[in-house]
Amino acid sequence: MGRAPCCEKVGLHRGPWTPKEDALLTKYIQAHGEGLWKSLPKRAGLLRCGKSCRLRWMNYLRPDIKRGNITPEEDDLIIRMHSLLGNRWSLIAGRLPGRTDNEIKNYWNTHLSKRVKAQQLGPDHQPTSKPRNNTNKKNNKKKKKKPATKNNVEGEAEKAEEQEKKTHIYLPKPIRVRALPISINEEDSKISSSASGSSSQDPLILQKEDMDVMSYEPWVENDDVFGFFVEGDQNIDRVNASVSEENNNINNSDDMEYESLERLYEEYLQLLKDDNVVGDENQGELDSFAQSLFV
DNA sequence: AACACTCTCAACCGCAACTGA
DNA sequence: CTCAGTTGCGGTTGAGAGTGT
Repeated sequence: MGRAPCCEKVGLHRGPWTPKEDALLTKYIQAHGEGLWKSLPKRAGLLRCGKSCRLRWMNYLRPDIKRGNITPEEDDLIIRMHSLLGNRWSLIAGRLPGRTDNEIKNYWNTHLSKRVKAQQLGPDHQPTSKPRNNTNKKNNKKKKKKPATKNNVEGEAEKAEEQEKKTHIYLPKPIRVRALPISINEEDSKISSSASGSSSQDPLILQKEDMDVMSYEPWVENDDVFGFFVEGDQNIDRVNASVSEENNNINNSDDMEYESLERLYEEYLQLLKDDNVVGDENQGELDSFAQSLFV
């Protein structure tokens, strides 16, 4: 699958993994642990590149991975996190235990993005794609799928651009982020707090008015706070709309970004104090969570 | 049954960030 | 500080499964 192999990978296996390869990789990692991906294939006896091994392990073989059956709670959290964070799949995945960034990305692209766009276009709008089990296909026949020629790729890009103008979902520049579960115990809280101190890149561009429409409820599993639920009916639209406005004013200078980050965090803390939505016993955990978002 | 078409998701790529010498 | 090697991320692709005609 995917693209043509690059020259350095000639001679290596590509495409779907066989059960034998899976077994080799799993056995090796169980015995020696993760890491050193570059040299891992050789040591594990696999004819794969290290990148491929890492991907297979991270997205499929890891024992703690949940597959399929995205719950409504997860569904909702993905949408809300995405409205706040954009396409930072690894960060979103970090708040969904057992889910991988790849799975969330795929789920978003195939299910949620359509739903969110439809919501933003109003209740009368019909999604362009229909569920598979839709039987009324006669009147909704699509053109035959063509190979991605340059022209139709450009055409699609134009359509996408146009659509993007309508929907105005702010997609921040991707950055590398660390997705740390926030533990309730003190040791982990210290880690989260100290980690936040060094971060100054790529703030979450968000304004007070965005925060005003939200209330927060921590999602706790096994003593770890994995995320928060945001209450309110119209939140997604309002958040997207105002974030989009902010997007128009983005200044790329580091100072502006840093100030925006600081402002957001201050406002976030203030909101939590003012709103009293969350009990005091959870305040510390939520603080850590907010800080960890900027790690 | 055969074909046409859509949808899903595993796997790929390029590139940015990180790390250590 | 620089540079090379490694790791991790988000975007993209296309095979295969599913569904309709």
